[in-house]
Amino acid sequence: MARGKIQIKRIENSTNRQVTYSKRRNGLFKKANELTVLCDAKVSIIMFSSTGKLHEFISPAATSVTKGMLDQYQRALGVDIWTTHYEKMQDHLKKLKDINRNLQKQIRQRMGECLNDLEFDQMRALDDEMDNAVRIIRERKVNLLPANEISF
Amino acid sequence: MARGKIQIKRIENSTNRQVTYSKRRNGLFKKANELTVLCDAKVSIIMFSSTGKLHEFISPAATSVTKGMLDQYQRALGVDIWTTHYEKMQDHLKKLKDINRNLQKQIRQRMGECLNDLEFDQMRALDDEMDNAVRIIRERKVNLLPANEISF
DNA sequence: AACTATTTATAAGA
DNA sequence: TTCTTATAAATAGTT
Repeated sequence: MARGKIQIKRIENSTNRQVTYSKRRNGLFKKANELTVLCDAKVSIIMFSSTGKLHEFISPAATSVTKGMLDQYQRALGVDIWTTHYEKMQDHLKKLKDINRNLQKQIRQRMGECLNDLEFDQMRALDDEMDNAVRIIRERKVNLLPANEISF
Repeated sequence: MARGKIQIKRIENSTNRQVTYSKRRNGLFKKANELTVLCDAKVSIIMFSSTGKLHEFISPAATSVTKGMLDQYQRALGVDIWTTHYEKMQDHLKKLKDINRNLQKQIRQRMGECLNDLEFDQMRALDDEMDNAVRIIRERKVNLLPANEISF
């Protein structure tokens, strides 16, 4: 755009490409900043050079940083993947933890621990259940005995 | 930048602001596209007008769409929030589910079910454990009895 | 990193 | 919104 028109196509010379990248990146960011200020807009630019280097522009006027802009982006797309998914997973995790806690407690009670917060009726029910279970287990155990062994 | 220099400050007239936003947005995207082609770079621009409308530019050269660029962005920042977090949560969920399954099985065994895959030794250990637990529970139950009641 | 001839972007007006 | 155009700004090639 100066000292001669150029074709918009990949610059083959690597050094020239880098230089142009740097110059035009500055130009782009300057324009983005002006747009931000003039039009009260939020602009986020994320770019990678051909060598994989990251450069970004986040409009100062934006009330939040990139994360916020990405959230807004996702909301605008109606695909608030992160929040929805995240919240669902957290819910799921919480429920599983609660269930686990409860199961652990049940097991401890069946091992004769943590009996303090059981009412008498619950205790009796547990006793009956365990009695019954012990009978079943003993029976099965006997059935499992090798025929040539006697064990008690 | 033409027909008179302007100050880079918020355009108060709302119509003018919109018009300038639209014009400069086009300019910005054109520059972004040129940069993409000339320098073999990946560029992603996400912007919101003052009225909250979304506009975006994704470089055609980018091998992937925005999600991919955001991933690359996050990797470049060393804060691959989404992937890391997501994978960790999935791991966590899986572990909790496994634990859950196991706990459920233990309880069922302590209730006299699902005894088929227990070896004899395990069965005997379970029997002993349960016997012991039943004794403890029975003891506690008796202690819980109201003094003026007789119960068996 | 600076310079500058040119090209490009764009403000204001239509 | 789109076109026009005088002018400001960006920048390609050079130093």
